[in-house]
Amino acid sequence: MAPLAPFDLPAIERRIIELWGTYEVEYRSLHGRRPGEDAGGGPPKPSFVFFDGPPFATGLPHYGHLLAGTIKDVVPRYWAMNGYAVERRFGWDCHGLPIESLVEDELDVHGRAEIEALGVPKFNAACRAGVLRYTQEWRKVVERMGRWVDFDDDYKTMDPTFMESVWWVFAQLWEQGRIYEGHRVQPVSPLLGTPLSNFEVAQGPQERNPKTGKDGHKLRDDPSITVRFELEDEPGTFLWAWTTTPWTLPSNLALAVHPDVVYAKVRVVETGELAWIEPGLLAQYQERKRVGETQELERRKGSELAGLAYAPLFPYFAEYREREDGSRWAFKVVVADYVTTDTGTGIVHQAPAFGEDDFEVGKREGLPLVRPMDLNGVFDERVPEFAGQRAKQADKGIVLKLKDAKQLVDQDVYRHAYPHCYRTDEPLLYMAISTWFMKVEDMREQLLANNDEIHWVPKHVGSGRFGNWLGVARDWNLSRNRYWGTPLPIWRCDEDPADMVCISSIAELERRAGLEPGSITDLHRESVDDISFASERTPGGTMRRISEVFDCWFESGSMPYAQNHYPFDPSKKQYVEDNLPADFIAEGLDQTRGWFYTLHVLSTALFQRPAFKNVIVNGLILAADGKKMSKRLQNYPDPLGVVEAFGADALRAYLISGPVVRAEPMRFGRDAKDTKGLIVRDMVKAAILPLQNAYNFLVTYARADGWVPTRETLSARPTSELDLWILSRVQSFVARLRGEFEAYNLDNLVPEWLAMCDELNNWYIRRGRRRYWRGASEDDQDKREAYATLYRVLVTIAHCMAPVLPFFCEHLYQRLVVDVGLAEGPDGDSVHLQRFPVVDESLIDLELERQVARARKVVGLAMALREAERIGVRRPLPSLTVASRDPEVRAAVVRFAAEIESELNVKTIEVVEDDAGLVSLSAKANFKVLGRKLGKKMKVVATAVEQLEPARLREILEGGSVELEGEPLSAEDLLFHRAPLPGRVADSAEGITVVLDTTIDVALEQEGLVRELINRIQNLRKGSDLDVSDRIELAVTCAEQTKLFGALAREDLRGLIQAETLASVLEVNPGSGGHTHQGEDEIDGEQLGLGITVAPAR
RNA sequence: GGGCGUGUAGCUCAGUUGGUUAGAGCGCCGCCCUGAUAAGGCGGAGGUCGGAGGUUCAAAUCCUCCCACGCCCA
Repeated sequence: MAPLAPFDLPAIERRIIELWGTYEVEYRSLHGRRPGEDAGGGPPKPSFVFFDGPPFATGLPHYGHLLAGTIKDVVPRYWAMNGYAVERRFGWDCHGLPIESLVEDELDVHGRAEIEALGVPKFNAACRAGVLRYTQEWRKVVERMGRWVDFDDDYKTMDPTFMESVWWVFAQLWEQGRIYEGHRVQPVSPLLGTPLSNFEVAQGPQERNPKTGKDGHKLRDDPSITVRFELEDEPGTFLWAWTTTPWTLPSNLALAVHPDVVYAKVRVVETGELAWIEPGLLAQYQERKRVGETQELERRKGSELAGLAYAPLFPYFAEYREREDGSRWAFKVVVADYVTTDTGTGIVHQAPAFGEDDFEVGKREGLPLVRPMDLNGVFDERVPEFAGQRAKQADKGIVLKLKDAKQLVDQDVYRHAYPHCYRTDEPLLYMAISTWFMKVEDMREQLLANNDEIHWVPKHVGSGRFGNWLGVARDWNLSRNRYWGTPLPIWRCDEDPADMVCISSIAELERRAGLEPGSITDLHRESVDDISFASERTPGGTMRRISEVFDCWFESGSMPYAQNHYPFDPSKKQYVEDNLPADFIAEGLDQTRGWFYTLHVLSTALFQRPAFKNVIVNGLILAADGKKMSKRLQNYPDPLGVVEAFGADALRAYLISGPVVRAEPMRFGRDAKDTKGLIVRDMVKAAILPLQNAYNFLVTYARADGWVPTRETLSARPTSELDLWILSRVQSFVARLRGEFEAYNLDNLVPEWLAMCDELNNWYIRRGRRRYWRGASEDDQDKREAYATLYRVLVTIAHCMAPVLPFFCEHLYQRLVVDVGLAEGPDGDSVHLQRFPVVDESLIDLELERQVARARKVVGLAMALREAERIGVRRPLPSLTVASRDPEVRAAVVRFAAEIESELNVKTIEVVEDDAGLVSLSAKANFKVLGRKLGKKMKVVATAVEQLEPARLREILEGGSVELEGEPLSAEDLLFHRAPLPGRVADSAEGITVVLDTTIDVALEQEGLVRELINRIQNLRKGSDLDVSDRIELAVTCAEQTKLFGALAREDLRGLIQAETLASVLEVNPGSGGHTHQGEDEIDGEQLGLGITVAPAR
């Protein structure tokens, strides 16, 4: 086997990446052959279908991406190792606001007017040029993390093939009648003349609200006016309504009251005016001296006021007063639950085009949608008096006009948090904007039914957050008034807006527009906006494209089809249909209502199936201090820096080991101050070094011994119990890993491995150490089996941890298998082309595993006793007594007596059943057993139990019973506790009692001293850089009156020293020095001198 | 404001159908072991189980309310 090299994990990983590249391992994992090689005659691999959710490439990858990327790698690697072809194409989300915002900044053009002045072609060209700016960095990081994903055969949402499929998807929905034009109230930046997304609104100026102490939108002072509306059927009686947006009053169409709130009709004494208002709020007006004394005349609930007709404030939209059938239409009182009595009058002015609540009320009441201004907030000629004025500037004129007309009850200023434009800093206007919807509400049942087929990790996201969302799914607003995106393929007649066609392919557009086939090579706005054609339905009409583009979620949701240019590419058509739903996807919790939702909605609408079968939802990664990771705060380490310091394997293992793979947030760090990623170093120590150490151990001795593995090594059945045990343990480990992988529970993989590691290093190797070290000449069967077993264990581990630790496992596999010429078959050159180990049930012996666990328990207890007594393990003790009523425990101790004796350095072990005389016994009631039986009597019985005499307890323990408070009790109703008797070196736990005999005679003392001496000699050997197999000539110097000198007089102990330290010569007090390596040391305070010289090879 | 989560040792997290000594790892301190080890073992200190009520013989666990944090939606 190859000699040991210095251990540098990141360097190992870089070499493995090279190796994968040289051998084209990734390609072969997917295709089962090398590039350009004949596929061969065998059946193709079955597919395991993975969909990659596309990230925006406008930023650099952060830990959230690395986490998702790790999940997206671990799972596919597992299935690939089970013989599946796992296609992993990287996806890029190219469209949408992030890139448009960046480009707006770079070009310094903001808003509709400036962009259109620059020209959509130039703007989009800049977006196209800039959107993939970080792809190389992405690739570097993703590859360095060990994630296998195909960047060459990637998909981009801006590819014409992708966009054409999006058109097709949309056309299917159009055919189904799912697409309709509607309105939605959105915030608009008047100077930019464009609606803003929530994201942009949130970027607006923020300010701390002194009242609530919380950050929120910037505060502003708006006019707060109270206006009187005269009842038509009761002239002289008014409704007092409140608003902070006078500019919406010309568009007033209704007044809203809360159905359950009681309103009062009052007479203002001074003026004689009759008015309706909520009485509590009236009192506030009076407190502020805005309204004089009143007399209350009548009270009515809001629901009773509904339907009252009032005279319009302004004449502009009087035509909506009545419908054609003469029924009242607008300018009436309506009810609305959102009305509050916190401020104002309890009667709220309604302009359906200018508020979300107003819009909903208007929709319910069938009110017209009146929006007499453009997106810049400038009044049009439908409001002639204010035409050309901007909304907020018109406030003053409107208030003045109302004042002149004596329609103003009160004028005040209202300070509140209000969203402002992130760019121009001016207040946003909410207004109804035409948008395109997909009908989703009628699909709820089917969406829920399909969701039942999805395996969610964690479960609650599927049933809770996602399921609830599906249950109340709203129609999907899928158009955006933007530039860089897939254009909606709707062409509309300029003569008749109802005359529309939906284009489903490039070919269709070319045909309709009379263009040469193949002449359209791109589908962005600059390429298709100018294409027009004659209407088929409207004579003389011209069809022109509407201006909207798709919400980019629609594009990522179309990815199962669009990444394969479905249905246009005949070679992929069947493939796409066969591969829906995908077997597996994984993204962050924030995608629940994003990508998860859009995938689900579209596949349900198009194919009546879910889009994926299994999904792992990961949580958000926070910095070590619990805050969001922030470049400014520098509260997290650079990802590549961490990888180059500690290795990608360790980072991967760390990332998938916590609840973050079950959608819970994770703090990245060891503690709040760990901004260097030291936690990842901890993972190196916990998960990788032990494996490296085990490997080192094998190689060190195998090389010294000239042991070489053969093919038979991996299948021969050993005879030693220790070997049989570790083989069983490893198979159980494989079985558990498989269970976790198949349940998509990644968080248990590393903990299972750590437990396995402990058994391997701290019992199997520790206990077996001497088996390997018997001198190069000895070649007995047991030694060969020891090597073979350890080798086999390491090879199995290299296979089954490969999905999690792809680098180090590959490294081990190369060293253990490939380097020694044991790689088999065409796929023998990488562990990732190997099969994941199949559980070998014939090797599993659960009883043996339990027995070893019990033996280890006994050892642990006894070690603790030595610790408490301050007796080092090098000092032999005469005996250990183990007492237990559990026959299994006694059997285990007998079975492994030699191991336990050796581990604890005791000469004999005595096993007994009864621990009387060793420990004192006490008992408590077993609440779990008795609670159900006794109910309320539980407490008195429990007290009585604690007062039982130890003698009675022993009787019960031996099968007797007792009656307390009228209740018969036997051993299983009690929990026994054993405490060491004074003077006894004893301890008890879990029904096992161990007692150490610490009386030693001279012989034992001498043996202990010699073992101390051996330790000092070994330290000197190590300090002198001797090879483990070097033979030495040894001299020990010590005073003749010391105990050690006495010990050295014993022939047997001198033999022990020589055997343990490979000393061919042992001289005691030879006089002069003359050795090449010398040392001074002490044992029990007695000084001694050591000298060693490497003996000439024989 | 609504939905879904989370809150247990200094940190990261386990904690079975409710059952009486609430565990592990890391970190800290002490001791021990070691010719595989960038190691390992044993022990110790460290908990009002977010808070308040309630149900129950018995609550970290079930219920209600509140507080804090996260994500999403308003």
